[in-house]
Amino acid sequence: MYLPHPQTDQISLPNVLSVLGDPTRLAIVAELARKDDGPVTCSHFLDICSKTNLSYHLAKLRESGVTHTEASGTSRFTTLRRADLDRRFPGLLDSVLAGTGDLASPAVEKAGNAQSA
Amino acid sequence: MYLPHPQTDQISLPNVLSVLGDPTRLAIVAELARKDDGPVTCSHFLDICSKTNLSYHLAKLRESGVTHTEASGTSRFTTLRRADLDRRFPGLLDSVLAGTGDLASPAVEKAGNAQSA
DNA sequence: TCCTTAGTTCAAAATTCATTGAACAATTGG
DNA sequence: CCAATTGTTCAATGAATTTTGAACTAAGGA
Repeated sequence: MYLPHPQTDQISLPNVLSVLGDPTRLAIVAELARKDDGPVTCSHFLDICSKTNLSYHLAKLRESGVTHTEASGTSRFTTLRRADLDRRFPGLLDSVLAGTGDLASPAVEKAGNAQSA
Repeated sequence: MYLPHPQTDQISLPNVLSVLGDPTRLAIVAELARKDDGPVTCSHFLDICSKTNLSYHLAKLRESGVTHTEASGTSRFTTLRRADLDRRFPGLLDSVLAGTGDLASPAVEKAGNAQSA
């Protein structure tokens, strides 16, 4: 019933960065922020990726300390751990979220990183 | 002679995040910051990883827009693109660098991400 | 010129990560 | 109770990433 989450002080920077470095997860986090940091059910994100894949990405976000997820009935409610992240890495989340504004869709982002050598 | 670098406005957020999400590269960037943003030669980082592997990571950093590298003689001088990053993603670099303070060594960081489910 | 220094490139191996479909579990409404 | 809804887990696959060693280039000093 209760899902494991890292405590605030054991949230790891490289971990958070690489978790947020995935375009699908970044889109999830941006949407969460747009929804006032949640809570939001998993199915809310179904336009971003498949159900099974969503499970995977939401687990990554939770395990890295970026989100909090809590089960209730057949649903799971996810929130952004904004206060915890701000305490652990002041300014990080804000600057990341600001950067998601001019972001193309995750699909485009995934394709469009050709660097000419 | 001249190495390719992305222009400031085409630096991609997910790209920067995943590039910085690697502990070895984060250590390189932290060291660069400690050295006043450089310039610093490649060999300066040889205590962090092998020469050949360093080539790989420095290329990633350069291609993502995090660093600038310029050849001179048999050496290459690398600097942090702090001003460009600040313009593109205000506050991001500062908060990341602040977070590297309490960072364990890259090796430890690589090993120590066991999440109990 | 020869040797050393600085760093790269290439191909292979090892690892990790993301995505999928099938099967499953649990809760809830009718 | 039955069926639908919500979401998970598992195993497989494919794709990217990281790491390594060997061979290489280019510049500079003796």
